[in-house]
Amino acid sequence: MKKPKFSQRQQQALDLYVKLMRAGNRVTSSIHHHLQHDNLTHSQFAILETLYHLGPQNQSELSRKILKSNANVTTVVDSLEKKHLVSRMRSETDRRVVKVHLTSAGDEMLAKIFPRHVEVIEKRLAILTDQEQQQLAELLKKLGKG
Amino acid sequence: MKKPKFSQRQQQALDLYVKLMRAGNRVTSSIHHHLQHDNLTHSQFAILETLYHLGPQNQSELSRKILKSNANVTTVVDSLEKKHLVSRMRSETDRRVVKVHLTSAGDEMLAKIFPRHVEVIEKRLAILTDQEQQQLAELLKKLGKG
DNA sequence: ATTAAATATTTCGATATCGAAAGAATTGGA
DNA sequence: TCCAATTCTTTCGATATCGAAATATTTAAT
Repeated sequence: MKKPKFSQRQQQALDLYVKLMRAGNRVTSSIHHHLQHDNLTHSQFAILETLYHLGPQNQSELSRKILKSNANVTTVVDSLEKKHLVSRMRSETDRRVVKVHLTSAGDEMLAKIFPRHVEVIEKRLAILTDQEQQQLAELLKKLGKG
Repeated sequence: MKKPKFSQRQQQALDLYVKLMRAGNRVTSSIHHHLQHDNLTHSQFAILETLYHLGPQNQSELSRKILKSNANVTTVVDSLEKKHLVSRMRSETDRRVVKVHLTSAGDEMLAKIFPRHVEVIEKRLAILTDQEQQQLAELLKKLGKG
């Protein structure tokens, strides 16, 4: 039975950290459910969504946008390619670069799924009032920097 | 170029979701750094920490506490066992149950690492004032339910 | 007591995820 | 022009992570 003595401030930080992770987890798992319906993982969806809203992208750009390593993007794009939801094209102007495109099947899939995605998130976050959401957004924005 | 029309409220929920994930990611990666120092992953640390503070636990209890599947806990405990940081013991009273204990090496490791862990978190969250932290905790607590 | 349902763990097969190293192409100096 | 540093992607070897199925054991209900 250890009783490490931490300051009040440290204890508060620890608790806050746990709450942050827990809240993220909960929201994520609501989303997980609806994605599973279409046999998509989070990362697969994140890439499809980026392409859907921003058009064809390099893999490095995708990596930056979805906050995952380049190596990981390679893997996930592989799996999306196997499902014929995206295709790769080597850039003509810079032959190191691989541009990833949505196929028409990928585009249709996103068109179908995205509205539901938004709904799920909105419903899940509706636990908070409008004002609370704005407050939370402020705080998270600040915390997300640094 | 798609321009899906979402309500103001939906747009706000989407943005908030992104901020939540991003903040979690950032804090997590600070922690990742310090754990890497001792060749521990997050899940490995989470299990060690639980045992350190709460004493020997069933794997299912660990699963509930660290918010991961039973299958995953089996894997992570395997890896901790290989490092001789924990040991398994079949319960005498209920032979389905496997109790996981810290070894003395595991205990020493935690005693060394945990204070640093707290410091890292405290420093990272110090971006927010005391009052902001309390506010954030309230909001996340509410969001984490439901 | 016997069987059915519930619980704890492991195994299996996918996919995710990382860091490091390797390979290919481009760019910026000297 | 040529080489060194940089950039983009892939490969490799670990570990994480899940859901579903399989095992073993316990509990509950008849």
